Amino acid sequence: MMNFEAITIKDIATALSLSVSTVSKALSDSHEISEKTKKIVTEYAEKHNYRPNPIAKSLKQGNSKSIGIVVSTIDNQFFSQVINGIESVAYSKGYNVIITQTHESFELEALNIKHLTYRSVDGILISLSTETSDVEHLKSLHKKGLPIVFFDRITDEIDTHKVIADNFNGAFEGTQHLLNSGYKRIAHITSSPNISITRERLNGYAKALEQAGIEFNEDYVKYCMHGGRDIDEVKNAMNDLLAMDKRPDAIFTTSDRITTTTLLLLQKMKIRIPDEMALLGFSNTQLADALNPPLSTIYQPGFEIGKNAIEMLISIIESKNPITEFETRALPTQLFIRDSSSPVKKRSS
Amino acid sequence: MMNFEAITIKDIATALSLSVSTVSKALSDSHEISEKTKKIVTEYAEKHNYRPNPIAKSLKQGNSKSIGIVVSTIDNQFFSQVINGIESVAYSKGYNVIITQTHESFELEALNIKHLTYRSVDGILISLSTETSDVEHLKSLHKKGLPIVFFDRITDEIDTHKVIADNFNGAFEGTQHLLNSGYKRIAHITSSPNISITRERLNGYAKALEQAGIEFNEDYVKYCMHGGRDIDEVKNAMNDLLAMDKRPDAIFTTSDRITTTTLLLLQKMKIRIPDEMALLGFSNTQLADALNPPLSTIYQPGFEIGKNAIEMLISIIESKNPITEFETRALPTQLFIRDSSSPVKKRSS
DNA sequence: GGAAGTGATAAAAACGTTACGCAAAATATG
DNA sequence: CATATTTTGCGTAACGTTTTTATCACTTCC
Repeated sequence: MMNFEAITIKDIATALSLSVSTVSKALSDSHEISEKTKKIVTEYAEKHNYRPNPIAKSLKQGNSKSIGIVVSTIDNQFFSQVINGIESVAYSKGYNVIITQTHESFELEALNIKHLTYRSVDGILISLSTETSDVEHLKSLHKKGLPIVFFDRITDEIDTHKVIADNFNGAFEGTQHLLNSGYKRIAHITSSPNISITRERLNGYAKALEQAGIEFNEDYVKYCMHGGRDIDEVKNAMNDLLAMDKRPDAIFTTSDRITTTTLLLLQKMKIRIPDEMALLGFSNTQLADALNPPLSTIYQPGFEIGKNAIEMLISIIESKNPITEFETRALPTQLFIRDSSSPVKKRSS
Repeated sequence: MMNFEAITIKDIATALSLSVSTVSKALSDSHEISEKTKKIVTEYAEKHNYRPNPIAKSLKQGNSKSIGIVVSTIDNQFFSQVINGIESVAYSKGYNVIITQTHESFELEALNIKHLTYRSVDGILISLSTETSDVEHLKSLHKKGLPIVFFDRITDEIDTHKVIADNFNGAFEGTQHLLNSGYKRIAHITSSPNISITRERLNGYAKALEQAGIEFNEDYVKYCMHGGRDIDEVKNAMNDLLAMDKRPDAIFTTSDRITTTTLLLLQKMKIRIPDEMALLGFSNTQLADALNPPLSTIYQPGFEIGKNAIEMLISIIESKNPITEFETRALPTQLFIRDSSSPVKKRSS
């Protein structure tokens, strides 16, 4: 049932009364085989549409030509763009990808990684789940020689290639934009403090405040432990903020889900954007322009992140000698200013 | 480098001074092996965390425990939900999935399918590209015994299991809703006539008009040959409609991309929705409520479609005797009425 | 007490490749 | 012309499984 054209090297060998080894070498264009024989073999192979069985090849060569991807969920503009970038490269280099989802669960993440190694992938591309603070499960695999490249949500504890958006700068510029637009009390609804992007973005946010001479107020920062997976996380954050004495006049959000959920909640509460509350957030949605109001966003180059990550991973996999110099690439974000962060109008505050 | 725990049956055999065959049989709980030996073997295997090498197994058994998915693009709410559904089942049944994208190109579709067979997938789940009118490439594979299940965009020419949303009814109800809301001249911007969903939805649309005693007007139907992949497709359709003598007062769109692009264009042209033009379309976006105005949508059960499709595919793959009775499941859509199709106000028309 | 049966294990072949080590033929060298 | 060298091809083992067939030591039976 396997391959549906199912002609093997053996078939070619018997048909041409050659040995399997000769055919194999002829097909791989070995110098040990005469041009004449090579021609006969390749022509026959061509004619009968011979395809080497990738599974036999894998078994023999000890690689699977497949790589594992671990993301929180595929149902997310950012991650699907990343995967798009990964596939664009992987496919052309003869790798296929196995996608797994953590749904922001540490347990699922560990399980997925285990499954991927059972599947004997040649390497792993991973963006950690919000629940993950301990990376022992990855560390031990990495030590045993499994190539790993981190993207988006990375860890300091494992020394390998990493690709991220320039979260610090993205957050910095975004916050600065809000400040320049006249907002004074900027809240920050963000993801779990476990993950790197949360820290990086928080730092960018804090830096912008500092530079503007505004004191950082911990009460203005709200964490969603599952990155907004559950709507109540965002709701609670919002309610806390709205109940404050000095209610914020702008919210800066991280992650697609948190950003859009915040928008939905503000609308539902009939809080006018941006008059009562400005909104700016990380998001890769193509619908930003069509939202009410058009949403100011910080866009991450998802496709490029994926492309870089897979290229780095393949370079590790295919490198002859072990790599010792590792790189962390930070790709620039883009700030799209739309109506949800329009300059503050003169009004009694 | 393969598996990183890399203990094989052979290792167990030598360690316990048994033969490989005995170990293999003991692990598969064969009656030929004594309980005592079985226990020794399984305990040793457990302790040393033995995992059978899936590649060797595949080679021997002639299956790959992987299935191929072909969709137009992963970067689309509907398809990512479908894939989510597929993965949820596939993973638990020991299959992994290889995702490929056609980007609405016939050529890429054929290429992807070829690659998937080279990868010797055990079966294929496919939603045809908008360019595809000829399915010979699939037909021949299917004849040779490759299990295929179609979803979303299906074909009559191949007799196998299929899963779709109930497009006819979805379109029928949607159009009926527009009619009930007082709209008289309902245009329809849809995808390529090549694909099944276009016909099914057109029929639903036409039926609703007929039932309301409104004549079907071919000029009100505009096709986007690549399902709105290129923004100009939609723009041209819109311009044609707006230039008509009897300009439509509502647009009914198919597919996520066409729906959202239409919304964006209407906004850009400052055409008030729904006052000047109502809008209702197929879309799985979670942001419908947050759009301007909140967008009336017909939602397809993407996750369920994926789940059904993979279940059917696995049933074909694992069935002992060839299947002759095939089924086409149509899963109900859901109509979400929001502001973009509010009832017509009394006004001079 | 030898044939036949049974239970437990081992050996060998196979899946489709690749690669190492040889052997035979062709060619070069002195 | 004998010997070395290269060219070209073949045989075989190996990757880690599963499966078919063989082996061996006991029982059991008439």
